Amino acid sequence: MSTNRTNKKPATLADVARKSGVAAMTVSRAINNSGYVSPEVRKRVMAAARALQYRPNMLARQLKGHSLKAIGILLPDIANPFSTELVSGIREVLVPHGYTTFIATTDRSSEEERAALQSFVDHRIDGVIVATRGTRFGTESLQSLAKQNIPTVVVGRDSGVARIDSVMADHYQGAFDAVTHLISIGHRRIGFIGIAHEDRTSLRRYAGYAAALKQAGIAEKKEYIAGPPDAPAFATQEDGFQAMMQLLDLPKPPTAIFARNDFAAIGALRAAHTRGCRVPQEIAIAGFDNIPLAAFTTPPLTTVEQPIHEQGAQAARLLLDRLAGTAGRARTVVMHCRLVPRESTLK
Amino acid sequence: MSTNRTNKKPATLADVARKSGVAAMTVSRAINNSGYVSPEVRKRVMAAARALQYRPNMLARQLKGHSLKAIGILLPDIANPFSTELVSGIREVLVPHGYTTFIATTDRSSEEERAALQSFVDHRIDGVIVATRGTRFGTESLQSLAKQNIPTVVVGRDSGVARIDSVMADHYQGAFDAVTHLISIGHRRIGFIGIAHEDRTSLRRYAGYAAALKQAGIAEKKEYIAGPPDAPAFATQEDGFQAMMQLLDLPKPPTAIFARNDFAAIGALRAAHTRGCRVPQEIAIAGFDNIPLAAFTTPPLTTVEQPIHEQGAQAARLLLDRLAGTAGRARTVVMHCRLVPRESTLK
DNA sequence: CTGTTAGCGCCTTCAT
DNA sequence: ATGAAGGCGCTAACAG
Repeated sequence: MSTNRTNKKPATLADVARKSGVAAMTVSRAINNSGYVSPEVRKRVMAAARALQYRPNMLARQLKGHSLKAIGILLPDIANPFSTELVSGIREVLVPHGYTTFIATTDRSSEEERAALQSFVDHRIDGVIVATRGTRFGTESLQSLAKQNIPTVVVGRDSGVARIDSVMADHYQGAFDAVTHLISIGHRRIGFIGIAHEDRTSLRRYAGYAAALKQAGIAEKKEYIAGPPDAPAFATQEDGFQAMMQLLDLPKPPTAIFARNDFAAIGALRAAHTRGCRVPQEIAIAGFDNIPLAAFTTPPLTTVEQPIHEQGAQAARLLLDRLAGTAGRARTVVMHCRLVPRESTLK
Repeated sequence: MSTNRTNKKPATLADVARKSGVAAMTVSRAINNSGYVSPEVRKRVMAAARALQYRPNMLARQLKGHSLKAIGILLPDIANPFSTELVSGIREVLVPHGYTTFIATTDRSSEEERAALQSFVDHRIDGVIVATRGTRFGTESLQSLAKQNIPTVVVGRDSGVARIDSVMADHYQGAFDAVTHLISIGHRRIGFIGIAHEDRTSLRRYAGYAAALKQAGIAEKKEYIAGPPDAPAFATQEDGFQAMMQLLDLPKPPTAIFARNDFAAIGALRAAHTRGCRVPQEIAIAGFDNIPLAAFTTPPLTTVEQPIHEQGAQAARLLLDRLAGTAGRARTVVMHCRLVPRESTLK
């Protein structure tokens, strides 16, 4: 009755050593396949370890200067389909190299971002991949990481910090292509949904929209821009709905809409249907991101696909370079976006 | 030039002690507000700590038997809106108690689940909340957690293991209500989409469907059940689309569909539109989960809402009990689901 | 091949 | 109010 299987404290190296009648060091060697251990002793040790349910204490290991082989991923939230694909791409590269990944989310709050990053550092992760939206606060956090020499890669925007790599998709080009597509099928009155007019310049997707109009000799119209006034960081289906309603109320509403993202586009779609406005016959709608549901809306949504999985994989590769100490100054990788035409903008 | 700001190794307690001319112990006391430290010394220590960018090494702390105040959350994937809400509910409770949360995902693979759980344990998290789908493998992992005395709470299903609490929503009741609703507006031929006929019994949502039919004196029909044959764990929009196509090919197709989740329902919606079949006039469709986009489909989708945020919060509270050692035998909390009628099943 | 010693960064305990 | 010693679990470096 003395050996209780459900013991409080996990077994240690010393416990295993005692049980198998060797020194702790020998157990360490056997467990880690380092140095010489006679086959016979190794077998005995392994048996004892299994019996005791021994698991090495990684944290103690870390104290001796060993890496935990863990990397942290900082995400704005996890609802976004973007996040899954990104994580999947990251893990595809990192896991074969023996790294574990931990995810922390920030609920889009700078304060939480700071705390999460700190928490990663406290837990001595080896590196960080940051995919939150850029804020001044966020940049400060990145600087702090850089100062602590923690390998970091930013996804989705420029890091704005020396020694921190970034991976992003060319949203400008994607938006340009989408709007050029709308123009090519005959539209001249094209609205932009998902950001307030006063915040528009911070958005590369807007810049692409504006450039496409300009190239076609179409003047930008302030009243064709609609979005949530105080939340420039994102746009939801509700935002898209409101914005579309607003545009449809105009005396001369647009005949085509480019939405900042698919969620906003889906909100716009709903607004159009609510007003009895047929898509694409009376109004064409295009989105951005190609979320999985975009192919299943009514009608299926024209959108722009960005290579999310590949961005994750690329970020992971850059991080591996940094971890190996191979990398020099900051690199920026920009990936191409692809227009996915569907029925919502059918000619 | 001797003090380089971007030093390799993080500052330690000893570094701060040296810089402020006191013993390491005093620094520890100052940093942790434990024991007596004169205000003057405290100020000096804090200044040195800041200058050195000192951060306590939590991992070393843990070695002395201290908790890291971190809990792990195991998710099947992170695309699901379910996941965000759940995490938000969990954090709402845990963060005020000083806990950090880390998320790991399993890509729906048992092997990854095992590895992720192991990784949590290796990093000495204080407790785990598991929200993956039940598999035999998964249950084994849970048993292993229980054996190691790691406080654990399961969300979304019965843990099947002693000393492990669970929180779930009453999917049976939710499905029952949804199907009863379909019957009440006159439907008798009601299909179920999202699972293959041979896997149906494992699904509480199916049981609720069957019970509602039975209560109304309607016989179950094998050919009205359609779903992916080899992936009973989930159903996507693609699965819903395929299944709906199949049902619409029947000589006498159903007049109403209850889909296992909103993704499948959205796939079904698309299939109906593709076939020129009007919803809800020719066929009614209901889903399950009330994902944010469900209110924005065409037509807006009738669905069943489960209190996800609250399930997360509840799970966190149960976990806190376990962490405090307050809790005794396993508890199971079941929450009510609510029917959300929208236009896709309008009379 | 195996054992001993020492120390990673921190905190508990016991002095001072 | 502060300091010194010792040890948490592990492994590098050096014996045997």
